[in-house]
Amino acid sequence: MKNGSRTIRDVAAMAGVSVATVSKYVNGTQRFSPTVEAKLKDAIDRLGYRSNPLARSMITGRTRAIGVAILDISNPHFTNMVKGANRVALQHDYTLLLVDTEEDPARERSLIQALAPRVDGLIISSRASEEMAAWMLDLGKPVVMLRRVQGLAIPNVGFDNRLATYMLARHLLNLGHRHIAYLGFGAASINDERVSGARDALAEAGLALDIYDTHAPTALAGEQACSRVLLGPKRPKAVICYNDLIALGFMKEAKSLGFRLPQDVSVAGIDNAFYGEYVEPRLTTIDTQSEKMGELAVQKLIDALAGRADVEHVMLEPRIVVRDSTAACV
Amino acid sequence: MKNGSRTIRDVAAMAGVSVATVSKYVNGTQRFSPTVEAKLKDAIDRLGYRSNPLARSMITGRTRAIGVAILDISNPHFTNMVKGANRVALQHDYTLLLVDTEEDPARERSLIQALAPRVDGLIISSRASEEMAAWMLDLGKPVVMLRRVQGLAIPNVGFDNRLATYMLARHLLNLGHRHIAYLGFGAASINDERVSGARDALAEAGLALDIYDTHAPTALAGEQACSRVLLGPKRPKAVICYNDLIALGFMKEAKSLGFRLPQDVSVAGIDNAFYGEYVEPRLTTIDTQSEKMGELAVQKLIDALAGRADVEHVMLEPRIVVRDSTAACV
DNA sequence: CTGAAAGCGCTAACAT
DNA sequence: ATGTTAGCGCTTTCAG
Repeated sequence: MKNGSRTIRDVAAMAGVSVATVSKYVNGTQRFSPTVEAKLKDAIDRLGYRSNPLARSMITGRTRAIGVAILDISNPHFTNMVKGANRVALQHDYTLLLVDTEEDPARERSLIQALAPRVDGLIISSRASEEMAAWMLDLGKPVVMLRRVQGLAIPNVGFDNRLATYMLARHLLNLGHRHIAYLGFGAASINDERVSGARDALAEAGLALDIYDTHAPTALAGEQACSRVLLGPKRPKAVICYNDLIALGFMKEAKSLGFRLPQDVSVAGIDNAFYGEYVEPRLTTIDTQSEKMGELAVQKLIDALAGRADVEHVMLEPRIVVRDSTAACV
Repeated sequence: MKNGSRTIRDVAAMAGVSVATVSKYVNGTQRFSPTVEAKLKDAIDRLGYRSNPLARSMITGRTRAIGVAILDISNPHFTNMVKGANRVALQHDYTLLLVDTEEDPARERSLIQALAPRVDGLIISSRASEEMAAWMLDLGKPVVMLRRVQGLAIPNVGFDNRLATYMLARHLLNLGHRHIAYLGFGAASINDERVSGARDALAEAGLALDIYDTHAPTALAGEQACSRVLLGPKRPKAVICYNDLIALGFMKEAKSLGFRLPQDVSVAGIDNAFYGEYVEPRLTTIDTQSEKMGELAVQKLIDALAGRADVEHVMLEPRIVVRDSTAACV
C-alpha cells in the first residue's frame, strides 16, 4: 500500500515487462498492446506506484513546477497575485511552489537559491536593487520579476506606479484639495515612482507635495505615522498612502485623534485590498490588478520555458476605485 | 558564470581531485589537507558551483524541505500559520514550500501528491473527512494535519473549536443576550464543533441556538447571508460567525440594512484577523493562535523526521478578544 | 586523507 | 510494440 518504496522496477517485475515499457506507459509516450496495457495498469494500482518526479527531473531537466517568491504572505497584494498565478499555472499543468521571504534580503536569497533547482522557472517579487539582484541571473533558470529592475535583463511584469499616484492626486485636485501629502514606504524601490507621480500632478497645478515616510508597509506603521502627519506644522487636507494597509492604520488613528473622515481629511490607498470595502469610510484606492499580474507573470514564464520569445516588459495600468474616504475639500 | 551546468565533476576536474572528495568537502563530511581545501574552495567559486539538491535527494532520500498545503492563501488564518511555520522551519534550516489548494478537493489531492515527493514531510490543512483523506497515509512521508481528523492516524495540531464558540456564547449570555444565532460554514468539518460549543452554552441557560449557514468562509458570503438572518422571522440580537471574514461581511450588510451595531445586534467572529481592529465597530473575536499552530506543526514534523516520538494530538486553547461589536442586550 | 565504483529511480536513444 | 543500456548529478561504502 505504502508508496514509500515502490519503484518502476517493482512494477516492471510484477507486470513482467521491462522498465522502459513501464516508463513509456506512465508517460503516455507510446501505445501498447491491450495485454500489456492491462497488466501494467493492474500492477501499477496494486502496487500504488507513483513515479518519482525527482528522478524524472534529473533526466528530463524539467520539474513541471514553477517557483514563486513573495515578500509577505500576509499582504493581500501578494496573495492576489498568487491566486492569479495559481490559476494559470494549473491550467498548464504546472505546480506552483511558494516561498515567503518575509522582506528579508538574506532569507530571500537563500530561499530562492533553494527553490530554483526544484522548479523550471521562477517568479520573484523583491525589493532588491540592480546590484542586489544580480545573482538572480545566475540561477540557471528563467525568471520573471514582478516589477522592473532597471539595468537588469530580466523580463518582468510591472505596474505603472507613477500613473497610479498621479491619478490619485488628480482626483484629489479635482475635489478641490490644495494641501496634499504622501505617506510613503521609502524602503520600497517603487516608492520613488509613487512619489513622483503625485508630485508631478501637483506641480502641474503649481502645488508642492509634502512627503512623510513609514518604516513598514503595514497598518501598524500607518497608525504610528498618523499623528506626525496630521498634528504636524503643515496639516494636509488629503493624504495619499503607499498602500491600503498603511491607509487603514492611518484612518483608524486619525479617527482616534478626533478627525472626521473624510470631512477633515481625505485618505486614499493603493492595492484595492478587499477590506477597503469593509472599513468606514470605505477606502478610495487604486486597483493594481494584482491577480492579472500573477496571471501574466506565469504566462510569460511558460512562454519562456517553451522557448517562445516574448516582450521583455509588461506594464499594467492602474484603475482608480473611488469610494467614501475621499471627498470635496471644504 | 551560469550555474546552469556546473556539476560536481567540473569542480573535481578543475581542482584536480575526485568527485568523492568534492562531495565530502561540500557537505562538510570530512576534514581535508589545507592544499586540497584551498584548491576546492577556489574551483568552487570560480565555477560558481552549487550542488544540485535533486540529485542529492535521490540518494539521501532527504530534501531539507517541508511542504505546506493551505486551503486559501488569502485567508489571514492560514497566512498567520504560515508565518509561524516559516519561522521554525528556517530556524532548523528547512525550506518551506507552500501550495494553495483553493478549497478544491481535487486540486488539493493532485497538488499534495505533486508536493510530497519533493519534501521530507508535509503539513496539511484540509477539509477532507476520514475517507476523503485516507490517501494521505500513502504519501510515504510524515504528515501533520492542522486539525484532528477522527479515525485517521495522523498526528495533528488542532484548536478547541467547541470551547471557542462556547466562550463566545457565554460572553453574550453574560451581556444579557437571549436570542443568539450562529452563522456557520457547513462545508467545514470543524463547523459542527463550533455549533455544538455555542449550543451547549445556550442549553445550559435553557436557551436554543438558531443556526444559519453560508456557502463560503468569505466576507461576501457573510454579506449575502445577513438579510436572511436579521430580516427573517426570528431575528437574533447577537450573532456568532464562523470566522472574522463572515463577520465582516455580515456587519457591513447589517449596517446597510439600517441596524446599529452593536446596539441592535452584537456580532462576534473567530480568528482574530488583523482587520478586526480596523472596522467599526471593532470586532469581538477569538484568538485561534494561528501562528503558534504553524510553529507547533513544524516542530512536530521535525521531531517526527528526527525519529523522535511525540504526542499525537496537540490542542490549542482559544482566547477571547472582546472589542466593540458585542454589547449588553438592551 | 583521498579515490574508485556502485548505484538512487528514472528516461531516452538505440536495438530488436 | 517491447527490451537493453547508458547515464542524469550526486553520495557512499570500501580500498588504498
